[in-house]
Amino acid sequence: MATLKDVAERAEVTVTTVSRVINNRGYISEQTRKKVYDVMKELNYQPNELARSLSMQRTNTIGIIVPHIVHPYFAKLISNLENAAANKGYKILLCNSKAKNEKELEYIQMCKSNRVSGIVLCSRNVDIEEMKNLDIPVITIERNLEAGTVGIQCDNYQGGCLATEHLISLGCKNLLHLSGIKNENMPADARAEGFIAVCEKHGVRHREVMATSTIYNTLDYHEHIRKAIEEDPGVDGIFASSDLIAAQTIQICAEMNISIPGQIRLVGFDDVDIARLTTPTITTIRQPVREMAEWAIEFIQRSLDHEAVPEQFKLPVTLVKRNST
Amino acid sequence: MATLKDVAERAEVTVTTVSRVINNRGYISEQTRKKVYDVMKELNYQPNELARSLSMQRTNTIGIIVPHIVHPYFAKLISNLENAAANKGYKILLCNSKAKNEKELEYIQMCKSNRVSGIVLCSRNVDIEEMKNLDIPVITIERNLEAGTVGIQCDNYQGGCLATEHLISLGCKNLLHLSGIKNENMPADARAEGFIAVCEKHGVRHREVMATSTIYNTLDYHEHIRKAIEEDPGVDGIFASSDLIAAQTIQICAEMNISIPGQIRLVGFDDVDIARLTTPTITTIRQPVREMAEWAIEFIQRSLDHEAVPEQFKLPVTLVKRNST
DNA sequence: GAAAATATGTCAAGCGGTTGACATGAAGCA
DNA sequence: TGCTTCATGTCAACCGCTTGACATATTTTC
Repeated sequence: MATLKDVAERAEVTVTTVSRVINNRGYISEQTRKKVYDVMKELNYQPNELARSLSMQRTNTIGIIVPHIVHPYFAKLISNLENAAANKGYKILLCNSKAKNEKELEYIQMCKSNRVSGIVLCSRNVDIEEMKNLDIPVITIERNLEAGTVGIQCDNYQGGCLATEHLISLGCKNLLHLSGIKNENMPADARAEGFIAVCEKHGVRHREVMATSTIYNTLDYHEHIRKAIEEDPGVDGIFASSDLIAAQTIQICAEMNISIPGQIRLVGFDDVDIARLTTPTITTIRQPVREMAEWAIEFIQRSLDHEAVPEQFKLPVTLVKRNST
Repeated sequence: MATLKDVAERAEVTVTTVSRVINNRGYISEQTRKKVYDVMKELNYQPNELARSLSMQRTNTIGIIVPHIVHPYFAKLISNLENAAANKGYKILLCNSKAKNEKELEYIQMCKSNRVSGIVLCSRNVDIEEMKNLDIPVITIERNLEAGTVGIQCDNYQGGCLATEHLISLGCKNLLHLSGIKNENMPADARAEGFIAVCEKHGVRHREVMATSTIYNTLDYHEHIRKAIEEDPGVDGIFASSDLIAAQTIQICAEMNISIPGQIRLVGFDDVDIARLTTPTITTIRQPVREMAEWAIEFIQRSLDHEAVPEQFKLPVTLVKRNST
């Protein structure tokens, strides 16, 4: 592959001049600039980013660590992050931790070795200690991480409230919340808090059923949901803590011959594509994923520029009414 | 951040020795090895992969270029590629071309600049010319690319046949094939060929309706599907060329009060997660995505080792019976 | 007791680019 | 004419790591 030197020789200038052309520094005549560009095209030259990064002591790479890729929420998040990153000239190093501690650590080390500009962490079991001597900006999304990192999340509590208020306003008297795994690191827990607060406020009968991490890892909630419904057949409103769970709830109800929204009204969370692909479509709480992704990249940039960034950044959610309620 | 030199000084050895420890070359006593490792831990040292790659003239990075990330098929593919890559010590540079020509080119250049070990191309509009002077192994998945690159695909023709045979064996007499966009670069076109061949063989009435690229880009086939069904209300079997289309077909049928599988039997393609999340679940043609991903990584490795790799590699598909037929 | 294997060290070039310091012309203009 | 501004060149250090060549010392092994 052609190098800077090759280009310089062929264009009959020095490497300094070529470098100046590429990086737009110093004085360069239009003539020389054109000549250099011509030779670059002729030799099919592509600057070696590795050498460049090494020399400049910075890469334009952002590491993304997620616990799942096929999970529609993370797929959407990754897509938006990639987009926001590309718009600012960053590229993406994608890591799938499979929600495993050791893989998370391994990937964080890997990101460090590759001198990424920043890390977007959407998976989190790692001890905070590990993050301390990292010297790399870390932004978490929908995870709590106290140690001086920046956390972006949607207003989960508000989401829980919105969903529950909606169900109650439709006349539901016996609510069930299918929550995810309990984990102090997950702000999603606040969805349940909102649910409970609103139910108590209105004096509505309610119950919460949590998933196990085994279920979370396989993403198959079917039996779990069936059991939860069978335990209390009088349920007339369900708030699922993700659209994925909501979609599976629809299936279980169909099997049990329970009509949605006839007998049970259902609200999901996230507003990912499947919410529009099920029958009926799912009324859900919309996370502003695009904005969350854009802020994540923005905050990484600000950190690199030594600008101040908030420790916690919470974005509002909205209710999207569809056919399941 | 600590460098090799820092470690060497602190461990009272030379950089050569430390490098030998890290790369497991030459003779090293257990004592020295331990000492070096201790210091590395103490200084929280992480070798600079950039410098390493530059020096060794090779990275362990693989570029993946896809036209969509949220599309469940690509999400599944990315997930499997990441997994296969990680198992062999590669990391992933993720690129979303949005099915746009210029972005594809841009990303290919970017991969080149970053000296990736190989590119997995799942998006393809690029002129073949661009690929010729690339010096990087390129593996395509479900795309045709004649110019000396390796193409992995599933047996789309066989898939079309299997789906159609299945529908006919269930007694369908009036078949509709909802195909994707027509594109000479897409082997998925063979699905329609298989469909037609089997219909003709059995003398079954059949019709194919193609999508436009506008639809493909938004991934919203609803109106397209509705029109296709309204044009011929007598349809009793539909072969959708993706599970995404099949899922939307279920919705349209529900709206039109057509029961599945009662009045229309439906077969999808891909076997992605949504096929198990709809009501009814979707009978589909399963692509062996995991194997395809593993072979892709394997072929990149073989190319790097100058081993021979096949030009075309086709894997068999299977029918997965669920509730839509 | 000599040869071979083991364990380190020294030195320095090379990977491909960036960048600062400094020099040298030429054109522009007061 | 003298002073800027512009355009380029030369030289070389530096980023952090790899690696070959060669030297030296200590252990093993036959």
